[in-house]
Amino acid sequence: MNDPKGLEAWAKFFVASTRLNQVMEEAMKLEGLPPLEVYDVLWTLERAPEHALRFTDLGERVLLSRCNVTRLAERLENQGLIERERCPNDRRGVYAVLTKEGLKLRKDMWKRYAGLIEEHFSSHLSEKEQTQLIEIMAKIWQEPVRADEKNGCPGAV
Amino acid sequence: MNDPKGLEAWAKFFVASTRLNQVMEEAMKLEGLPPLEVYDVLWTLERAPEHALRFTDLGERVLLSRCNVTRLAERLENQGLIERERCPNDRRGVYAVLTKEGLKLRKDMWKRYAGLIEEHFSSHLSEKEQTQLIEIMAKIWQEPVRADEKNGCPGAV
DNA sequence: CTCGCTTTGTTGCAATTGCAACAAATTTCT
DNA sequence: AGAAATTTGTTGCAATTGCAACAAAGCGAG
Repeated sequence: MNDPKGLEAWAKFFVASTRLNQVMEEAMKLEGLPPLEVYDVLWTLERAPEHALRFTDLGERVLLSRCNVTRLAERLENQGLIERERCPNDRRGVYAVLTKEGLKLRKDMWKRYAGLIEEHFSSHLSEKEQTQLIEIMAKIWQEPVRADEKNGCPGAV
Repeated sequence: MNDPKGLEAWAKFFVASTRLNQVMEEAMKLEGLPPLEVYDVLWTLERAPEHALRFTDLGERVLLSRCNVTRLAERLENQGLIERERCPNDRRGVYAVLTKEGLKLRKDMWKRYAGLIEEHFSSHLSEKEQTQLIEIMAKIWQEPVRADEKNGCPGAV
């Protein structure tokens, strides 16, 4: 407690992350692309086995729009980006499945998103700084490891 | 472009900042404290000269809840946290002024908020890492300097 | 001075969110 | 097996947000 440097670090971290998100969100909208929240869902599904996840799992893994998965899914379904599929084992369960259109949209969004990341983020940092940042982030947050989940570059939300 | 380490850094940065905010937001709510969005506004006003800002300026400086300042102010006014005051020079303008209650709430929130920052953030980082993070954040985002704005530790969101 | 142009804040409306209640299906415990 | 507890997704409702239209007040050029 009473740790000026730690608090300053938090403040800068908080401001930078918030502002950068705002900048990117705005840029995406400006080009008629959906909000990053949509990207988040599509990319989460894409990494899952069979491109499918139970609603509950989707809700846990997604970063933005945590609650009310039902309605979020409903909207994405109306846009043809995902489909619902009843769960064979568990008659309560519903799968959200990525469609071809959803996959395509994710890739299209990534074209622009990657550029924004480069422009507003990566290009300002040396490789050493990028490494430092990765290490620091690992210390303040470890996302749970999920055996079934692919991860990789293209669409690192 | 095609910069795997830069993209990984962004992904980790994005995830960590989002999750940490969720954790803190949840913890604040659990203790019956208002959302950080309220803290943001109160602290922004507190740093301003006379603890007052035009609605437009408030909208620009605040991090969260960027738009619809009118209604945000309306809610805070109902809770007695701020007051409105007509602008003497410009008859269109309205000032949002921090009240005693607003000031007190900001301080009360800070008591808990500071603890959360320590617990979930600072305590995981060495002083050297904190310095590195501050430097890195400065490279990816510089908040505009405003001559009239105080800044300092206690309530560094 | 006065006609357009900009800035500032308000308002209505539709979309989205947060919350809590709910029903159906499954699991646990005895 | 059967009752109780838990999990899962849906739904209704109130609060909040995002967007765009709007009116009032200031500003600037002729």
